[in-house]
Amino acid sequence: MMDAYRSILNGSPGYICTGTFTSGNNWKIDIQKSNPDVVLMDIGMAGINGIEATKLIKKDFPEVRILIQTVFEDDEKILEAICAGADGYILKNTSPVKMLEAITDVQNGGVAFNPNVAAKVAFLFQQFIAPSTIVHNYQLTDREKEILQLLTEGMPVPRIAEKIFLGYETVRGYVKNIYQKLHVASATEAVAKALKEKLV
Amino acid sequence: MMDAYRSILNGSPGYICTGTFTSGNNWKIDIQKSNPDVVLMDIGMAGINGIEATKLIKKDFPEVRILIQTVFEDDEKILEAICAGADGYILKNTSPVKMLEAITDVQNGGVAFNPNVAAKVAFLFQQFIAPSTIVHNYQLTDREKEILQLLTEGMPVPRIAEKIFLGYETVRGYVKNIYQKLHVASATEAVAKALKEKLV
DNA sequence: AAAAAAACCCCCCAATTGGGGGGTTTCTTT
DNA sequence: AAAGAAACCCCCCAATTGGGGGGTTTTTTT
Repeated sequence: MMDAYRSILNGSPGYICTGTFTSGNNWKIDIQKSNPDVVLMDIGMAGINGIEATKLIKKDFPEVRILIQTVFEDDEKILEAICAGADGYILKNTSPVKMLEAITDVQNGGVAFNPNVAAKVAFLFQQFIAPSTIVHNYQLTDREKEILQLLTEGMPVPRIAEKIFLGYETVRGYVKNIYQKLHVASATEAVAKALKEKLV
Repeated sequence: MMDAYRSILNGSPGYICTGTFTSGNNWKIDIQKSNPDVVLMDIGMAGINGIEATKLIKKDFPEVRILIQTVFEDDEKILEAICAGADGYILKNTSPVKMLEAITDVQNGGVAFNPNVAAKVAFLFQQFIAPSTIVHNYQLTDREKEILQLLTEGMPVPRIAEKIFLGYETVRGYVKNIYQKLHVASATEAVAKALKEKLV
């Protein structure tokens, strides 16, 4: 398997395979000795797994680009890989041509997603971000936004009043206005709405 | 510009340009008449902009795949485009070959990100998702989680008690436990923590 | 110059919250 | 069988909250 990749790479002008390793256990020495531009990482590698290895390598050698290679299109793993700092995510059945393309892309500072993986990423993105981009305009004034912000930190009204040098009743007044504008009836509701809709 | 694309497409076996339009104002009629598999959308289109048009088309014709084309690699726009349901995001200077590839990818159900755009997406993903994957284990029991969930909906304790058929004092007891476990001192703080750390 | 909006302050009252204490009973784990 | 955890209930009290009302002054908009 690895020999196949080695042959493809060494047989392609501009590409050289600087090393192949069967486990991530000696990742530090392996990276130092082979000094790669791009690492082709098997996610299900023996010993330290691909995600863990990616995190470790990215921490000590941030300039090394890492292309994760997997048989799965598992949501969880994709998410983890991206958060670990992987620069690409390709499937094992990817053609050699596409693989070389991906390697070039990541070396040029890009991120290479297989189209199916990209679809998952886009979907996850929508799941996480979409609810927050509902741009409601509740017409909060600057003061109201400021106080809503403090409310989301869990600060009670008397503390807020102290903090921003306003009277207790004044702050209460603003809080009431916020509730009206947000169509809520309590601080917890206001905080929930503010956070869910990224108002603060 | 459009004629160039039309020529490229019609000159490539397997691709046909079914129509070109200079604005998004008649999108509904345009889509119905040209009946495309894939729409190549200019983000800065006259009239209704590309993002808006994408939302509208995706709503009425969810099977139509949309490839956004832009000169910018603007974070905001990428985010908006993905949330609008775009199936790809390529730059205008993309080579014809790559463009045709992207079209094929999206038609096959994939999502096509230009490597540089993908890098932005990955970065945004880390920004948004990473903080939420800090897996704190506050050891909340099922009941406590249930009540925390209701708190995040802004429900006051008496309502919660009614809803889950428990005594008022019982629910208050759970709420106090939650505060201790979460190291907070109020409902708003608990709700903020729960939402920020995706505990619910 | 007038009108509208925002910033600021005050009072009242009932309901709710937060913190502290005290319990019993029923599961689960050892 | 005993310990521990979880589920359930109760009381007290001060502080805070939510809803309602009332205002003045400054800033912004028309």
